[in-house]
Amino acid sequence: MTRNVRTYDHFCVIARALEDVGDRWTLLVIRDLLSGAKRFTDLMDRLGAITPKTLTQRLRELEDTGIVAADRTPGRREVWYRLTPVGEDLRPVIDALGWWGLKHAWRWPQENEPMHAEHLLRAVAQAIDMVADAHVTELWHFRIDGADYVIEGDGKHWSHRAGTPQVAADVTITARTDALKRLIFGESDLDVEIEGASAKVQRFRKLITTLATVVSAQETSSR
Amino acid sequence: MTRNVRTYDHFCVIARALEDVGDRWTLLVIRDLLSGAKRFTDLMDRLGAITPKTLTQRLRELEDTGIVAADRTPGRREVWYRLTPVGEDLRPVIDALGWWGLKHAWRWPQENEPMHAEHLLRAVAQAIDMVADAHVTELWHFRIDGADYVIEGDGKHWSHRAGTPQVAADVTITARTDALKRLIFGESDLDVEIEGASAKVQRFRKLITTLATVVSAQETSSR
DNA sequence: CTGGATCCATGATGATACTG
DNA sequence: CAGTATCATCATGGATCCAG
Repeated sequence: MTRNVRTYDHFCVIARALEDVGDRWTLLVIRDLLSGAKRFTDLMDRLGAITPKTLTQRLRELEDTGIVAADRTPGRREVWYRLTPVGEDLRPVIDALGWWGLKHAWRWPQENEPMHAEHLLRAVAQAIDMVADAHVTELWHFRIDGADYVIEGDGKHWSHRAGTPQVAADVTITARTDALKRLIFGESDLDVEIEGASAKVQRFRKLITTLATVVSAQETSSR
Repeated sequence: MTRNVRTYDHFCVIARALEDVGDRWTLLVIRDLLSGAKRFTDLMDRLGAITPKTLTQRLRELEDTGIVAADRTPGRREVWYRLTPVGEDLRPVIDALGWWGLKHAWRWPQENEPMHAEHLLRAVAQAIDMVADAHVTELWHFRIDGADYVIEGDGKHWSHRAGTPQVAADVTITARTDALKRLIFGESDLDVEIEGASAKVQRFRKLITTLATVVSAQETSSR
């Protein structure tokens, strides 16, 4: 196993941090683990063009630095990768990158660009949080292609995660990724099942297109 | 000029952001520009092991994405690189990395590891800000090897920047980098000139070793 | 001196295929 | 499911050189 040992050799906190998480793909692995533990193939799915060799290398490095832990159940082949508390502490970094990315680096999807529901929902949560005059407590349960996700506003911030809700959801949305995409982009609500009390559903419908709104507003002004 | 055009092709705000700033060295260039505009050679000094080719390439990319602007005064060869407002918006990303780096990725300097006063002062400001029960308004003026820096607490946060203070400093410190290092590490105050009102100097002396304290506390517990 | 450019070496990553 | 293996390519490192 060739291990990436490139350093910066600066006596600097930023450089030290980037030696641990600054390699190509590394922060994207952390992004995907922040929403919940994943298996090797789950990560491959979400990371798209990464090669298994590179993913293996990144996971080993992250284990070495104590950012990721691998849960290997004896007798089973399945390995679940999860963030340690040290890794969880990278959430502010990812959030800051997401804020900047949404504000300055957004582009509408290219033709045939792979799109994962989890990343789409992250962008939605980030957009709502960014504009948020939406200081409400609300929990949305998404069931997309058989996987469960939650977007949640706690009255101060909006966040997302993978998995089923711990408490009853205000709104439950069932759809396939492409139908969800059309809903979020404000194109149509075909093939999207939305369940919940009428007022809650109404607020959901209002907020779910925040991402499209934010992006449209920027497209007119930025590069 | 070979331009790095690697993308991730995810429909994801984090991936979009990292396509702009995720390349090796890029965030370190931004780190150094966040404390003030710099010339090519100023950046070379601070970045240490970067090659001029790579720095040129990074600066061009950052200009392309609108993160950096190059001020070329007609008739003069000097080029000053500075962050645009888009680039300034990356401050939360650098701050988050610094926070994590100080908390989890710190190491004492290696033998002969290059050390730049600007990075050392960043770490000091970050450390004071992190532990800060120090909610005071205070301005320290550092004169290190002929260059000026400011560390400032505004009552809520502590930050640093290059340049001279706009208002009168509470404490003025004059030293060479290695003497400053020894002061910060709590080893000695030899060859460090500290001027200011007695109470202010006392507080300075108390706070300046925060970095050493924070680090020592972690060394005993972490990797 | 500043602000690079050029050349070559090497190592990290990408592409594709295969395996316990 | 969780990787390995092999080969190709491209980004980066290291050194040197140069023009205004």
